[in-house]
Amino acid sequence: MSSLQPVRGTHDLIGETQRRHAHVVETARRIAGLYGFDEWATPIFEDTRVFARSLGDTSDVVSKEMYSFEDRGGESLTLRPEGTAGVCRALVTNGLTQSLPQKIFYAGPMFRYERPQKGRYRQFHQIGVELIGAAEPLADAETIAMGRDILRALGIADETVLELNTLGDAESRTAWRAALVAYFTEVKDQLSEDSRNRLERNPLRILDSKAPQDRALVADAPMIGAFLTDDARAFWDGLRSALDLLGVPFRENPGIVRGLDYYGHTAFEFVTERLGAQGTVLAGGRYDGLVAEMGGPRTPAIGWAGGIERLSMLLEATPPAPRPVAIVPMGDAAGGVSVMLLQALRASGIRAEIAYRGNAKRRLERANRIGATHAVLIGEDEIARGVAQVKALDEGSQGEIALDAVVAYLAGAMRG
RNA sequence: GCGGACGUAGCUCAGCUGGUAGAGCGCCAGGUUGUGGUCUUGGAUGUCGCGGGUUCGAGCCCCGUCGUUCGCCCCA
Repeated sequence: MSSLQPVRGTHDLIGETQRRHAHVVETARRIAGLYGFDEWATPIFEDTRVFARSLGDTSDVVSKEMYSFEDRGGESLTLRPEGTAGVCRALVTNGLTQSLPQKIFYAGPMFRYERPQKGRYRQFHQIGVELIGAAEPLADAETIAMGRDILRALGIADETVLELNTLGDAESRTAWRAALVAYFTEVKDQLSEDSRNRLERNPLRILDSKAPQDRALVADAPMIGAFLTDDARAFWDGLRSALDLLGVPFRENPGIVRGLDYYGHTAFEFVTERLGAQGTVLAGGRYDGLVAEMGGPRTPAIGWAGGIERLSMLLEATPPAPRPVAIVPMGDAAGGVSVMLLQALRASGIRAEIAYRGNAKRRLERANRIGATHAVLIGEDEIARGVAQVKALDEGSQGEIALDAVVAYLAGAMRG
């Protein structure tokens, strides 16, 4: 490899790709605002311990899938693989555990050292929200409803299904997990090789195994419902009725699980069939134990994150590029007037460009290529008479406008 | 980390059983020395991903490598 290429799993956001990307972020930011969420921007890298703590002892992920490095002071730093840990750290270090609840929206790049796949990159981008400091199921329901509203505003709500599950509280989960391990151990020799490994490391993951021979066994496996404590059941009931009130349809899926201990109660994913094996588009859950892991008090919290690349791919249409007005000076004498008009247009909020060189033909070609709505042609003759030729490029019609009326005329034309 | 497919012009792709590389689009210039988008005439463009091997000769065959892609593992 002699020529310079982007690093594996990274990509440039240019043109239509960037407009789709920006549309997702802007839409999410706007809807999050309606729910009272404020945007936070936390660092793109953190002390490695911030993420290591959020991952508990799943040491594979820590060592193999994070972009970690030592800085010159010998400190281990890591490019953030997700947003929640950094937000929780920021909550604690800024003393905001004293002013709860906090409702946070964020958007930005994340980094995971993985094999790239469709919509899954080493540097990718997420939008996400965290509602920290509310233990009521209404908080979960609102957070989920906000996700649904964003998908709806993006025009992709119909392509996705909300799958919902409860993981119960710690007591429920411990009992359930023990029952699962007992069940799968009994049928161990019928499990796929992968799932036999999962039985040791992360038995809940067997529930979302893709192997056909596992699917049959999973169907008869013990489900969390039978192990819920009264409190956990009340929470689960409260969540579902709040979602009904908010008008958010869902499908219960007992296979939705989370591997880490600080997760409890709500777990959900908005999934689509349009992206192959990478069908989860926005996912989250309740993580009442994480803030404490960051050194704060035990604090209830719920949140989700969504991959911008995947959301972008689902967008029906690319948002249109903005259309400027093009100034076309003809001859040297027109230069000064043209530049002054150019700035006057910008000052009144109109996107305006000038071609730097070429004759009228070249500059009009350029105006056409950048999608200009109008070309303003100014030559010696026009200057002498105090006018400009204003050409509507879609229609091809052209008219003479007094120089000092051009800005007002175009402002009116832009409004339609 | 594992398996399959793919890599030829800026883009999308063609290229026969191995015989000195093509199309469309785009780009540039002319038809119009003050008028784009349509039309028309002409033009340029490639280390055939990279490295090695087989061969008189490799875009084509073999090996390696990098990248892309689909799936597995993982999914905070």
